[in-house]
Amino acid sequence: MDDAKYDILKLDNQLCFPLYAVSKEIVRRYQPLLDPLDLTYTQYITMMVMWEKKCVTVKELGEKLYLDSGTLTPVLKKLESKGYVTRTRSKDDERNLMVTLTDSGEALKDEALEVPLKLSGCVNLSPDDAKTLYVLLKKLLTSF
Amino acid sequence: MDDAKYDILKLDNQLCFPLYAVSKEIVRRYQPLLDPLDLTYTQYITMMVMWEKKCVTVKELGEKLYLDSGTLTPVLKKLESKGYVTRTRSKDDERNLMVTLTDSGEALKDEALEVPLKLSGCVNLSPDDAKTLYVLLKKLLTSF
DNA sequence: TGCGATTAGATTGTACACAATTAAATTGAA
DNA sequence: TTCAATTTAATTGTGTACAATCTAATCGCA
Repeated sequence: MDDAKYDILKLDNQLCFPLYAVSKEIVRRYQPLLDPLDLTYTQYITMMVMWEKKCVTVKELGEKLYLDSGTLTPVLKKLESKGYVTRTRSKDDERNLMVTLTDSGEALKDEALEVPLKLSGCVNLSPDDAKTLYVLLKKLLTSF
Repeated sequence: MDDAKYDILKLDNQLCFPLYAVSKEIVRRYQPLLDPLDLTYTQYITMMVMWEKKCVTVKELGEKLYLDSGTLTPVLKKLESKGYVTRTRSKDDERNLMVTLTDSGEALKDEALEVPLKLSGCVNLSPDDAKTLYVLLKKLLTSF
């Protein structure tokens, strides 16, 4: 009798743990690809939104990235110091901080093109499996 | 012509981003369940290994948790200060730090039993989908 | 109109996470 | 045997994450 009731506490029986471990591992694999762009992973996903939107508030960024101002403020100050974005208060509503892509930030987009291509080499999943994984994760994400 | 070549840089087309976002969100949902145990998520998964193994080296912990000593050393010192584990050098090989579960740490196991049960209420996936997700993540994890 | 409630972002404090380096113990081949 | 290479943790430095709190701006209703 080896107390099977504790089985639910085994690392191997958790769904969240592989999620957490895989996520960290992939972020870790992004880093060498991002080094030439002088970006961390968090800065990179922030730039992805900027490349699409050109100009957004911190609130909008937070909603897209699932990050709060406590995380974004230092990230955006860093991106500003690198010259990739500017931070200015909105004239309409001084509470809103407008984050705007600079020319230098826009130029980075071309260099970034090879990042997803190179990364896919690090993820050993068939296209079908990748698709299934993507759909399940999206389903979870939108359920929050 | 809207430069479809940049589509691979859209947040919505990334596999890694939902992985990263879902992982963070679930860890965030663990926290209120772990507060009564005075554990963070990282401390919790560390305790999961301890509950199974009773005594392990930092190296073994790192391999199971995909964490290095830079992360584990402070976590283990914290768990030691809470009285859940002890840290002693191995007699055989002084390089190895033996992390050992205390009675107090063992006692915590019973309190922890309800954590996975309560958490499953936060994850809106059918058993089939959860199983599929688990298998895919495990496949990825073992491919690293 | 005035003021309490709300909102957006910044700040503070705690806790990871990881690369790079350091230090001590052990190993192993000349 | 000895000492260079390896191994294990700890340390240092940077960068997130997030809860809680704070501040300033705006909103909305009595």
